[in-house]
Amino acid sequence: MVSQAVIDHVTRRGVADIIIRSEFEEMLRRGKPLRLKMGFDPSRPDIHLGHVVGLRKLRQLQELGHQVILIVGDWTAQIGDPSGRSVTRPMLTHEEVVANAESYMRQFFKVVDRERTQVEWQSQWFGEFTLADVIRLTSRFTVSQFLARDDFSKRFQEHQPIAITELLYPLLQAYDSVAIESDVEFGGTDQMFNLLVGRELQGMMGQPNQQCFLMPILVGTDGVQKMSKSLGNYVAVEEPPNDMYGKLMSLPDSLIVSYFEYLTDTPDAELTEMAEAMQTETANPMDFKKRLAGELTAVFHDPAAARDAQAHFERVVQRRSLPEEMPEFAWDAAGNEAMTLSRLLVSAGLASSNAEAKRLINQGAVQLFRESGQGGPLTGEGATADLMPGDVLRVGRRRFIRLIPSGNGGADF
RNA sequence: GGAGGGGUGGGUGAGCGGUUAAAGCCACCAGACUGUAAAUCUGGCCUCCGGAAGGAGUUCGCAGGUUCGAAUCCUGCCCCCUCCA
Repeated sequence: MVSQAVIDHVTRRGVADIIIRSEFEEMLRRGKPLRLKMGFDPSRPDIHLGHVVGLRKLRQLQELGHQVILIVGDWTAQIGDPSGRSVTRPMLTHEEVVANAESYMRQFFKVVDRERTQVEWQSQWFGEFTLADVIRLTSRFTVSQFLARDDFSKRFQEHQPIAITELLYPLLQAYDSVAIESDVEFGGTDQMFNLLVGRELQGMMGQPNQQCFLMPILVGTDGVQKMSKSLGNYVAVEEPPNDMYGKLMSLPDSLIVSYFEYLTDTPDAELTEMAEAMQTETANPMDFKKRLAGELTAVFHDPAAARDAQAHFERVVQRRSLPEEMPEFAWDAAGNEAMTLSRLLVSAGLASSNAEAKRLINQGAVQLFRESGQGGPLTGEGATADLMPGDVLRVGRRRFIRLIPSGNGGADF
């Protein structure tokens, strides 16, 4: 028998809504293993923290003995993005789909238990779908039903295009639920419509209706929009430790508690304390953020990496010292008289073009650090003449290179 | 089948013969401030040459044309959208 406390934790924290909540809770109480459906689009194989909110729920339910069915949407991936922006994305080859699926799963199983996961490819059932099947499927729904969906109705009213295939997308996704006989489907709140179509279709086809488990949308590091790769405000699961830690430190204070809530097991009571402490300014939000960044880095890497990332952050960002490790660039002043500073920056990858490099130089963004303690801003193109191996160049806040002997540059070698 | 609207720099979106490398906004980069928070201020934001002043080259769906001069006009082509049927 599952305790009410556990049920509450699973169904309340980090959950936007469950349709129908009472039924779902009853299923948990009964304890019979449930089939938890989670689909993914193999044209987007990257998992970021926004996705992790849901993956953690899957994990929690696995701990209670339930089974995850991961659906590789190799078929729906071909009909484009239902959000409409890029309908003409190129179809993926089978090889690409396979590669993306592998990459996705590598990330997926950082959170979800592989042992209690069954992977199904959509093509298993859609591969042999005939036109007759498609027509039978489409005949069950009406246009106005689909126009009820927020996204569609808005675009329809604004005379924005809606491709027919986009209408097909929810149907195919719904059929997935029938094919695997899911008990619960997981998705973000923006997926609600699709999940509900699945629920309905199951009923029409004589199956019990799946429950819809809706995850909240995680706000991205910009503090405004939902976390998404295309908006560049995301923290990827495979982010290197320093970047993961750093990105989390750049979160607006207002998101700290919700990140703890959605992405960690920090007890609710502590969350409340944290919120109060920040409210009353008895604690520095930065300390909570460090804890958050450290915990998450430890989860996706390991505790040692998290410690190192914190040390790196404190050193490079807070104290503005040099990082312990940085890319190296072979350099010798001798024989390189024609190498201006801007060219050097471009060759070393610190600037994307000569013009860009010059702008940076003019803006005082280029700093020299030297062992002896000398150094300072480099303001002229001719500065390269004085550079020597061992020198470190910094551009902006976080781009560094260390000069090393070029090995074959000196004539007196 | 018919009518109309449109394709401009990462995104929006002005421009509608010269003063336009192309307004404004967003995003982004750098500097100041700082807790790589928020807010704010400043500068920048096609490429190449130049220390700079400045110069050159490529850009406004594609290809031609008119013109001293075209993102802006003309012709053809490609693509997108809306409405009516």
